[in-house]
Amino acid sequence: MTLRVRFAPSPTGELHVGGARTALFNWLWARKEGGDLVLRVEDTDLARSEQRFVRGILEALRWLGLDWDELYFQSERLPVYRKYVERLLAEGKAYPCYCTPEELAARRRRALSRGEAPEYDGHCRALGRAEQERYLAQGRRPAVRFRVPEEAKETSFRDFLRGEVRFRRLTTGDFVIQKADGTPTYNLACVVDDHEMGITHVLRGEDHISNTPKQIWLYRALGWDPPQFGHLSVILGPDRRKLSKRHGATSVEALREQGFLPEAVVNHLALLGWSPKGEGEVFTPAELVERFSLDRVNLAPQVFDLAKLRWLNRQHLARLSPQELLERARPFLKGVAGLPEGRVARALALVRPAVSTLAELADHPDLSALLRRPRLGDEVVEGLRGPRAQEALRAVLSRLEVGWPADLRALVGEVAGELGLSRREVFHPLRLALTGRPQGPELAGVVAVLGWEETRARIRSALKAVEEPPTGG
RNA sequence: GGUCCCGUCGUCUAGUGGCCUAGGAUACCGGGCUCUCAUCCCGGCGACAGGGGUUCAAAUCCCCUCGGGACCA
Repeated sequence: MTLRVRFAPSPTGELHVGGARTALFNWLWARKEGGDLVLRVEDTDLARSEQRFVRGILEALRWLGLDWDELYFQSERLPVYRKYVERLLAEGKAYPCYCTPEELAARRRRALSRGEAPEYDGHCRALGRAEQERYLAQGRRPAVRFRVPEEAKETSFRDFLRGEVRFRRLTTGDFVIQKADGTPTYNLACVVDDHEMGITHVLRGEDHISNTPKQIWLYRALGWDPPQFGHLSVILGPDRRKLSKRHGATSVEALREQGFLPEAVVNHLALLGWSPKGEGEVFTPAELVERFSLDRVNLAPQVFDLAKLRWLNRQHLARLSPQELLERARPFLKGVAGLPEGRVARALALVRPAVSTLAELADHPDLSALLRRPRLGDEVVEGLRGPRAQEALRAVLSRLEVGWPADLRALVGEVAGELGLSRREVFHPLRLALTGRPQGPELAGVVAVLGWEETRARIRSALKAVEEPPTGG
């Protein structure tokens, strides 16, 4: 039997890193084993689901490179769930419940105050026809509850990641499988779909462990064999609390906007709760697929570590050719229209070691200094005012007029020797003249990006600025 | 409150009874390279939650405690 796994997000928000990690592990597993990945959008909760989140989640998965083999929307399958609820009703394995949310809440509070478990008390478990008629006449619309069998007091299953998980009792009593508005609850829809879609292994987050026994009893009531279950840990914020908006960039979309590469995000997520067998930590998605195996999954909850992601992003950034780097950076670049692409690409590659993300690259002052002739600030002009600095610039310029230097370092060395200056005393004013900044990429690279014309033009223009009287004192 | 899961450097992890004076990565600190910043290279700091067992031998197996988390409400 081929492996069939699924990822089942609810479109109630953006795809966050925890969900993305679950999706990734399912994807890695399916691709590794040559199985199928089913994407199922769990959008039956009409009140909380939004179309823009559906689009956002699909887009985020695509951006990460996590492709799927089949796509379903639960909102399009409502009649299917209805059919099975009817069946359970007909077989007496479920019953209508007319209790209102207010009544339930009140009884729950009472149970708690008596120190009892706040389970459903079975109020509607054995309603006669007359009572039902009376409730209906009052205008009540029933929900449907699953009649939890007596033997369900104890449930256990073999989690393929954790081993035997045993529940001493179900803590909810008869649970709702269809809400009063006729839509199925999570547990019912999930069981029906996993069965109908032929899912062999359910690999999901730890937050679903306590749903599993309920689902197992639903499988049994419907006469189906449950799939295998495996539960991953959850991902926590730096304060060791469940990751949420408070922790900043927690959605894939936000990471993308911050200029992280999808392959770096995938790499980092893969390393969160899984470790490769041999050496190394920097892997492409294809390499991850090749190495992935479930027996190296770690079950302790993980803290999402932005610093490590930043480092991984640098590593993946460093592997890009200048042309690829340009393509990736393009959405972040501002004001580069009309500039020769080759030059932009080389400038990006030159500034790359200074940044961790594409956004930082696009915003880096060294980059704009390369792409547009900088306006020299007073401080810079002041720095060039010393006679030795101007002397050095003139000497460099005159050598440049002769021809394009094969080796800038050698040229600077000659100038320094001639004028009795240190190499630094020549490089520094040259850097100020060329970029308007006291630090930045190595100058040979800067000159290579600027080209002969522009290099000389910038030196001339700097000398001119220094010769003019200081502005405004 | 009930049920369940999980505890190795700050963080991600290796480790499946002897190879562990616990290895790697990141972060941080220091040094080197160098025209500067960054990259890069080298070094340093830093952990088996605690207590009992089992065993010749425990991070590893068992029990208890503590801690963290999740779910149900």
